Amino acid sequence: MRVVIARCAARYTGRLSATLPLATRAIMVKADGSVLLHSDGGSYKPLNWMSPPCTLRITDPDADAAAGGARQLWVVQHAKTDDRLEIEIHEVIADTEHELGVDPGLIKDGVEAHLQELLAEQITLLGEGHTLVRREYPTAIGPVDILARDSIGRAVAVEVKRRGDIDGVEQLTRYLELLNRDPLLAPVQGVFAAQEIKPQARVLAEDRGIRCLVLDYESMKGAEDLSSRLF
Amino acid sequence: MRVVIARCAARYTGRLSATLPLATRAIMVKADGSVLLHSDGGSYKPLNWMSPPCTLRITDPDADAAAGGARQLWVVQHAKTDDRLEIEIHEVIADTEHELGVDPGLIKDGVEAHLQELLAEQITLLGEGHTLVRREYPTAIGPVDILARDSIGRAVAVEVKRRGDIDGVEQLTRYLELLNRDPLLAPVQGVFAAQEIKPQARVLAEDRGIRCLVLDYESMKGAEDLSSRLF
DNA sequence: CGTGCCAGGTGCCGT
DNA sequence: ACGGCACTTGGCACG
Repeated sequence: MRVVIARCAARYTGRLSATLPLATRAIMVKADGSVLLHSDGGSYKPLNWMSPPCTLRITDPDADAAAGGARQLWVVQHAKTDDRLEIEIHEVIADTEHELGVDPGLIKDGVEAHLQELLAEQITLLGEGHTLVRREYPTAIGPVDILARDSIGRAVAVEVKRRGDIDGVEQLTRYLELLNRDPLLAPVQGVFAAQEIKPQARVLAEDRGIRCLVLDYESMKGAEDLSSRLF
Repeated sequence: MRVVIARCAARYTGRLSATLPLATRAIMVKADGSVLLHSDGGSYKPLNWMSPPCTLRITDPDADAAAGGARQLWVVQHAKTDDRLEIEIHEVIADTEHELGVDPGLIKDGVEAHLQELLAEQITLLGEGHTLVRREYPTAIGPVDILARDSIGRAVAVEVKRRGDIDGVEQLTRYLELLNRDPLLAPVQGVFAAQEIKPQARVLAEDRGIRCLVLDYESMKGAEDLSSRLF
């Protein structure tokens, strides 16, 4: 990985066009050729960047750019699209390179998959007497997170989300439409289950007869710990 | 901005939990206290990070960590939430700091806002005799990009996208449903306008009686330049 | 300040 | 390769 601190200007063309006036920034060049142009604030997102696969070519600036103070021109060209990032280097303040090696990668915990797993285990959170049919129940347009039956055997389709947004309600609506075409399942009740349900999503869901269920991840995790301690 | 190359391990807790085994990585500490932990590949997204506002506190590792080889413990704590990033530094390979100053920021061109603006100006692209009612026409569930009237006064709701995907069709469908409840507007015709419309989105749109309109950004921009030259 | 929507989204996993 | 979908999504603009 190469890190260059430089006064530079940049221009990106591709899916959109963007220009970056002259200023001091950090340029990170990764082993795969990808380039990140960071300012000293904002978020983790660079001001400009080029994702792999791409190649970096360093040349002399043309006469105009040189007259404007440019010392180098970096052209980062994407290998498959016509996305291109051009960086005009006016002054190099620091330039270091280090071998990092392959990263073992991140291990995550607590995402939607876990929430779905917990709800499947604690299926009666849907209501007294509910039983699990299966997780990831397949339909023509993709799997429903959870299919269950209520206490008197009626089908219940559940969409699990960490954050319950309008998109999720649309998704569940599409599944319900398909599931309701199956005479062995219809009529299928919909449940929109999330740690947090946005008001507009709730309105839309209830307008469509979909029940909303707010999940408490911590207490569900506690219940799991408790039940595992019983064995 | 401080850039440290170090052999390190990390742990994030907050919205989820994630751990990162020991490896050599680049750590970027920005002026606002935010921290980015980059590997030598992937995209612009760091392996772990902490967004501002947050504070970095550097301490000695506890006895266990020290026995495991840790030399420093970096704790990055978010100011408002309980998000926290802990980095165990085992070996510092490089450590540099530079003053970058405030960045003048990025100038973008060609995003959806501009496309919407151009279409509002060139509203007859919807068809002969169309007139603009307003951009960002408000509804209970959010603003419709463009509301117009056709040559004989019928309402037309337009959803503008750079890339026309199924989501956009769903969005427009929701708006149409609401707008059609307004007797002053109904019946409202839907137009899905995008630089590129995915086949599946086109099928869905046309199935719902929504007209698809492919926009040529370059030619629309050219028309704008021409009209501005007339003044 | 919450709420919805766009993003050069990126990444992961399925057909 | 394309499509669907989650993401510590982040970021912005508007009520």
